Amino acid sequence: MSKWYPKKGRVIFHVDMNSFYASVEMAFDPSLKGKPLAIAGNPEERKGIVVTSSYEARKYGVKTTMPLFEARRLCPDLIVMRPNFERYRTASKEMFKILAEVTDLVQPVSIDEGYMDVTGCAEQGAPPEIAERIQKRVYEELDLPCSIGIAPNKFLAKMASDMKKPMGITILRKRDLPVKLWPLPIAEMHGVGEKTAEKLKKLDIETIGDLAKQPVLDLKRLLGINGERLQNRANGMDDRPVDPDAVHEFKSIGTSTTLAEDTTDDTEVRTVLRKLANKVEARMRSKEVLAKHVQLMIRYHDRKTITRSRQLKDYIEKADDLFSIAMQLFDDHWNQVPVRLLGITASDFAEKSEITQQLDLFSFEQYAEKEKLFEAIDDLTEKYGHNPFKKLSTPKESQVTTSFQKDFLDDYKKE
DNA sequence: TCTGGGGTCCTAGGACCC
DNA sequence: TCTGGGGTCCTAGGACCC
Repeated sequence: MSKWYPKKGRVIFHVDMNSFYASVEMAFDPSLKGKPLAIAGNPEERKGIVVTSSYEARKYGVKTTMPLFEARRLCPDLIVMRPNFERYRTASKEMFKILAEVTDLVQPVSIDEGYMDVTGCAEQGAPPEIAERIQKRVYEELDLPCSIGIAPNKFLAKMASDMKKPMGITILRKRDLPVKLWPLPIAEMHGVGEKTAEKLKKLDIETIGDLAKQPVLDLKRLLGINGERLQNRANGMDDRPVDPDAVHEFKSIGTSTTLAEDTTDDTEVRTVLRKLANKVEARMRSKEVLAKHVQLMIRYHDRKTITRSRQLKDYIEKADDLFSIAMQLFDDHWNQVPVRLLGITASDFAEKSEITQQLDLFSFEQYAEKEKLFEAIDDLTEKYGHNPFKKLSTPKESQVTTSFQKDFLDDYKKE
């Protein structure tokens, strides 16, 4: 056994595709290679922001999430393409196929990156050799560059894959932390965003090393439980497992859209919410789930965003139901200010098969209860010579609510 | 004529129950 | 007459990531 596989401890890879969308387009059309390229949503409309840019474009300062007009200003020769998601999905699948040939312990985290636990892969060679083989295959077979981080846990592997791009392979051992990790600015730490970086600055924390050394109580006071967790990570501690099933355990399905123009028009809002509801229904159906929670998102003219949601009594699956709940939330909460974006998100799922079973059982019980109800009415009619519940003696489906049944039957039993 | 869309996780307050 | 504290559910918002 190689020294690379200690009895204790794991060997984790983080595989990160380099400027993925742009690279896929270049593989698809090699004449794009070497040119400044940006992938952007709807170049004509205002939602035009840069999603991914090639390394050539980055040289000009073009960055992800940058508005398109700004990117064009920085780089007049920028080639702008709309995303071809189908293409990216196909490339992604091929890439993960290559990873799966090394081990089953692959956890995709997004379309272009994933973790692998290669602790048990000793017979395939030392980790750097395995990483090289993966990188080479992805490059030669798919014409796509990737970077790989090798470390004893997910956090360090993630930080490592970021250290050398494109086409880098970086090993980050615990003993390398003081030299390789701690000098990095705190904002570069995975899990630290703009807000957290600002807060940490107040404690004079500028680097990951500063965070590693700070008294943990200060961090807890400042960031809650996350403070302690971030410090552990900075010290190279992270015991999250690589979970191949995580990808199937989704918790919400949502869709949203920025309108072509801000609107106060009720009909427009109805139309948009209708479309969003249809989309969510379609995705719920393809995953065969029903939802018990619906959330509406409204972004106003000034970009202030609110969410309003409702927990439901019953599971729903139909676009009609999603739509009417969203519409109701909108009517209840809209403050008349022009709307920029609308979104609908469904959550609290149950598998359709399970719910259908429960519904079957429920209707069976309801049916049995109804039979009892009719019998009870017959008995009482005989006893009193007339039907004391005349108005209810021909119950329609809707009248035979469970609560009414229960009350009535309880009363009847008392007699 | 700035700033998308898909998610996850955490926090905090109020209601309600025991 | 005054009043504790834990647990859970629900809603809303915020931070972060790709």
